[in-house]
Amino acid sequence: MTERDPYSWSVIVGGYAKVKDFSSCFSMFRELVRCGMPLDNYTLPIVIRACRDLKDLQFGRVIHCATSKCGLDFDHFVCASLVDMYARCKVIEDARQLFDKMPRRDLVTWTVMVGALAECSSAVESLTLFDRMRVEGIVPDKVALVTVVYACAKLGAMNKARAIHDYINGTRFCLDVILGTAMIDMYAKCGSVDLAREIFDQMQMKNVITWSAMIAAYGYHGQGGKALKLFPMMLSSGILPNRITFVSLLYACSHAGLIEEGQRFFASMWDEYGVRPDVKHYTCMVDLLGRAGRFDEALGLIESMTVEKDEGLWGALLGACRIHRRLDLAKRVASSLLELQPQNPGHYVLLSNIYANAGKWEDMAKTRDLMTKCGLKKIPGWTWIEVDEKLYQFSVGDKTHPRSSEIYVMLKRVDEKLELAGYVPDTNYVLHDVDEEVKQGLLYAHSEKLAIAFGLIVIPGDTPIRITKNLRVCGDCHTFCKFVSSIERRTIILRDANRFHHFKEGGCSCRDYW
DNA sequence: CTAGGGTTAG
Repeated sequence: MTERDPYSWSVIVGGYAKVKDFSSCFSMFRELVRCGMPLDNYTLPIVIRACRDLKDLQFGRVIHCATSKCGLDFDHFVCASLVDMYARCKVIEDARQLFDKMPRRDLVTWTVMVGALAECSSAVESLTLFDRMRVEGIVPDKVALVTVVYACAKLGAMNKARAIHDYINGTRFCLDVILGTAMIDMYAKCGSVDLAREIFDQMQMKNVITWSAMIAAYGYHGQGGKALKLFPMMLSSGILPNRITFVSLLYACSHAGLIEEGQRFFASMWDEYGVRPDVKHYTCMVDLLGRAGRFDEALGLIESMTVEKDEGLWGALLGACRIHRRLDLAKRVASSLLELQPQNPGHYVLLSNIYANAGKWEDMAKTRDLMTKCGLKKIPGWTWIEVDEKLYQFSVGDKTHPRSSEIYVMLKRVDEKLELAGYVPDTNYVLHDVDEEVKQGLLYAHSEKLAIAFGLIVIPGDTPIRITKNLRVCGDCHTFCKFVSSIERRTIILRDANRFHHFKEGGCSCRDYW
């Protein structure tokens, strides 16, 4: 062929993109430009999607500029693919700007934007956009529903989740394997592993992702036994486990203290199922052994590893040092950890807490100084609570809520009752260098406590109080929740950055093993 | 002739 028309070009460029040979795709595109071919709205989305897949923001922007020059930037397909590209490259503002300027938005573009918001910035905005889409008369299809289900999972908002579920039931879409799996994940991450299981049981078709999602759900809800029970069921239904299935199983074992079981899975994953352990599996094992205080075995395992060690692995060991107050080891582990990832404030906070727990105030101060020197700040803690499908967000000492004064009155009342019952605030968890009285004040108004106080006011007694936190729950708030669950006779379901805590009758589902 | 979807560690 000597003369190529725009369609032939797009077929060639697209062909390379389809088989993920992006360098050939890009060089064909460059040749097209060199030949003086006009840019068209068939080829451009293909190349823009290639930038998306490679997360090549730089070239993506170059193409965006080029499309503006030839007046194609408002073409529907070009624009939609640019929004998607910006979203995947995590420049959500650029994606949103473009989206807002689009003269015509169809279902696919809405879906891209809803998904992008859920992933990058706020899941709240994502759900708001989904509502707006429906107001504008766009009817969601299955893919759009999966996306909004994913946003609900991210957000952990149970009432929203139920509303979406009702909506899906109303549409009479069948629960296909992807939608069903997304809904399992949604209910589990909204705090109800039982509702997740109901969906699971309803599904006709299940694949390895479905089974893994269910196993993982039991794991992070602290129900290791149920997670393990699913494994033989999965095998007998003819599904083979993959890497993620084993991460989920091992994680479930470590969070339920099932040490022998975990060791057996770890040994069998390669021998019996041909799944080679990677660093994440080792991390689960270090976590499992470390939590049990079996440091020699954990260190031996790390030494025997042939795969590359990462910050998660050292982080798991450091976490174990905190539980068992292994100060000596913590120092060594932290230096490996901070060498690998000096920019993560969480590591400094953890180390500082370890020192604080041991009363090593000087070391604690040094850690904090080091953190400041690196230009890092502790990530502020936030807690969300959902009331009637509306989300309320609290930060420490927050007074922005319209019913703030009521909330503080409730908190004071509860605190007095708790102290009578023997609750002592543990100020070790306050990182700030302030005196004891101020520390107590800060601790007193931790975001999760404010959210719980609000929940006690507005949520009926027979309904669990569900809250979500962006960080790990602090030890004092964990104790506080246990006391509230017995004294106020309330179930509290707390989702923190790592797992769920179900507080009931003075105890927690994590068995204080977090 | 074009597009958007689900699971995992600390």
